[in-house]
Amino acid sequence: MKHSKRKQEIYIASARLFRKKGYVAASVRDIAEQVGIEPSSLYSHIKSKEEVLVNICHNCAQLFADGMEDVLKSDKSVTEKLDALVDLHIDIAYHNPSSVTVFNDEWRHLPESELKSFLQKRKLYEDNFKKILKSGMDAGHFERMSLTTTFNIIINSVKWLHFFSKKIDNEAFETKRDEIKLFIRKGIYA
Amino acid sequence: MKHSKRKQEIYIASARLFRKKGYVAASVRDIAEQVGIEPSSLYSHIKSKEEVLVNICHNCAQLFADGMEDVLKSDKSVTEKLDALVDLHIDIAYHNPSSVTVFNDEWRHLPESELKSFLQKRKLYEDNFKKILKSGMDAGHFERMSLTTTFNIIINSVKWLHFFSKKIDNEAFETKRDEIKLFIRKGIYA
DNA sequence: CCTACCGATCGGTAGG
DNA sequence: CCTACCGATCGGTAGG
Repeated sequence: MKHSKRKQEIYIASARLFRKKGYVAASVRDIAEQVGIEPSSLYSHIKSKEEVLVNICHNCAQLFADGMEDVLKSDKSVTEKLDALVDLHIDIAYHNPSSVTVFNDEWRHLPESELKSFLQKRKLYEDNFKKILKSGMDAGHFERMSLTTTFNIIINSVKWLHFFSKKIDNEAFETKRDEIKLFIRKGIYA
Repeated sequence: MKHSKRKQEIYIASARLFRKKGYVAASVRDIAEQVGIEPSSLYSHIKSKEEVLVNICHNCAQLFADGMEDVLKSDKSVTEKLDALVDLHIDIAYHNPSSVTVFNDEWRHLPESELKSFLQKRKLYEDNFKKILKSGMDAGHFERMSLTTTFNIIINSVKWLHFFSKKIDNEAFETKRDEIKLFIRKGIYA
């Protein structure tokens, strides 16, 4: 079911439209038009517009959760772990520019029933990220400073890349990746 | 006219609601309820919901434009200029958390007639910022790297602060200011 | 500043 | 997957 071609098309078109116009302003009529069917026909594939938002946000959260799990399970050093997390953010932004924008900016329109578990997931990710930062500080590799500040600077240093992911080629993208990573390393290393 | 008490109340309530729910989801009925009048009474003070968005975005853009002008006119060194610009972003985020969020996230809902001049203003600001970065690189003070990357990292390193401006006291805020500025300096200085 | 109201658009359903 | 349609809500106006 989930992998029917139409359903995929609907999700891709929805993510793009949610990104472009915002969840509230993107109407089911917009989505249907993009897919090339009548608005009511959408409901053979989805239960509601809200359900689409929920799944986009959930899937994107899962990408981050899986990436974090890989990093935590690895035997990398703490500096390598930070590096891997920055790469994780960069890769997700590059390969899923639409869903990551929806994940970042439209989650507040999730229904209340989903909002709580969504925020819990975000919090878990943030806590794990901070643990890695703290162990790096404790080991003397990272400059000691507020974990909240450090965390927010790092993730926001990457949060503009998804605007460029369709405009630049792979080589230019890799240059940006290296520049971002160097900047963060210089900023955080003791 | 502009400074009538009611009009100010409407603008403050609108900025808060646009921030909290987004421009599209925040209805004129929501705004009226916050101000404590009937929805139709709003229109004695404003022409349209759109006009309110336009003015919020314009006023915030002006804060940045004025700050940039001060920096450009000053006889500061290039490192001091960068420092002053980071302070500018931090101060605006701290003192106008609602309007700066609207400015950042809701400008895409501006009417087409306003969108062009708005984007021109943003572009002008960005170009001036990059000029300062470039002169710092040319003088050997800053690490040479892509101006676009450097610009985006710097402004996004600050773009999370406005979420905290109502939660933390002045002392905690000044600590965060110093941490952010140190991080950016370390990242950019050659 | 209010009461009363309007046309447009919204997400979604019935029935085939 | 479509035609036909619905109740709710939207931004905004008329008139006082």
